[in-house]
Amino acid sequence: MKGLSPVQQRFILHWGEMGARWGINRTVAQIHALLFLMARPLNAEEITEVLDVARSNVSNSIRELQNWGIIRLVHLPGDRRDHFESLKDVNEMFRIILNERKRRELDPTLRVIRECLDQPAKEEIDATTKERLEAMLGFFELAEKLFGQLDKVSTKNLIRAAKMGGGMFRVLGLTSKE
Amino acid sequence: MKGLSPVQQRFILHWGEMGARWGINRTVAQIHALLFLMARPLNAEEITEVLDVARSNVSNSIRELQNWGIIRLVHLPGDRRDHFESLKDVNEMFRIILNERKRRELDPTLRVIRECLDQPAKEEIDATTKERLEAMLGFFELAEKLFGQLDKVSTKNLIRAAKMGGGMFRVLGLTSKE
DNA sequence: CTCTTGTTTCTCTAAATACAGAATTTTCAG
DNA sequence: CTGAAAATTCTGTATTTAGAGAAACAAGAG
Repeated sequence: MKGLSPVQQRFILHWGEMGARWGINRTVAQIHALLFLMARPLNAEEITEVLDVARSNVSNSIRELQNWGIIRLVHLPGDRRDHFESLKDVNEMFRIILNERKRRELDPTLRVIRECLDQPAKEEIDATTKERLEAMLGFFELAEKLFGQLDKVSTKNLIRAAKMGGGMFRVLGLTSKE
Repeated sequence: MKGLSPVQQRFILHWGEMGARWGINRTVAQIHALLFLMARPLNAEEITEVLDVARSNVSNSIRELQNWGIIRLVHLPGDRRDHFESLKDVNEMFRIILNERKRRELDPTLRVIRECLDQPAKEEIDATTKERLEAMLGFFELAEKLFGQLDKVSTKNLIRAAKMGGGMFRVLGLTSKE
């Protein structure tokens, strides 16, 4: 990891590990971490050198990150090469990630469960199965709704809500676990 | 998948797929789905037959699910074998999963970032890096806080909050994205 | 038009992970 | 205690995924 301080290395390595647990390729996560820390956009060649991975690997990983929408292609004046920079606003970044995960995980599951329950009556559906699937559906619909609401709230207000220190729900009389 | 209806198969297969995206082994996820749908606890042998995987595989997967805390070992009267059942309450189940993920992913990251920022002054830390890491820390601390608050709210009240239909935040004057 | 520089795609290898089956250990009935 | 049933652990194989390097392709500059 040529040219990186120990702290930078530490963070990039950890981000790579975390990525793995999220079903995100290690190199992809590392590149993201690198771009996040850098003060200026890097080109693919630079990334290759710093992380010491193959050029092709960088190419594919970058495409993946662009699909997620959390890095951006920029052109520097007088330089023909593509340069890349990460979104800087962390809150915005995770907002995107969360929405993307919703789209890739929650939505398809909702669809499958609904289809399972919509079975044409001829295909007898076992009572227990039906009951369980309905409970599951209920949960996913709740999650979807909360997700949607959360996404409408600005970061600023989210912080305010958090600062209410457990109070947000209390104010609404919604706090105690029953 | 001997003895399962098409609907049951469909759900189990899908759950297996989803698991993969969450960094959870396919068999593990399938066993969980199976136990979730079943009206009674199954023993390892039965699981082996239904899902058609090796006995050892079932053994390991079950341990994993127990670590997550979402399946339970039960003994049936007059049967020496271990039987397993899934938690039935979906909300409770995801509460556990979420907490577990927090413990495994959020907490370690918080620790790493803090350690990165706590660097003894001798190890000069680059200004941009510092700034970015601080932003990241801020976000994770916010997430931690919101998580904690969410966990204190009962499912019942969560549903009520969702039913306020985007109203929860509005009531608090927190809605508009600015 | 063509040469250079940059980028992507393809193919092959290496590494990690999942899994089957055998071997071992544990548990309990008698 | 002993033997049979059950469960776990171990070991080797297969599948999957990551990634390197070569080759093909694209886009200007001159």
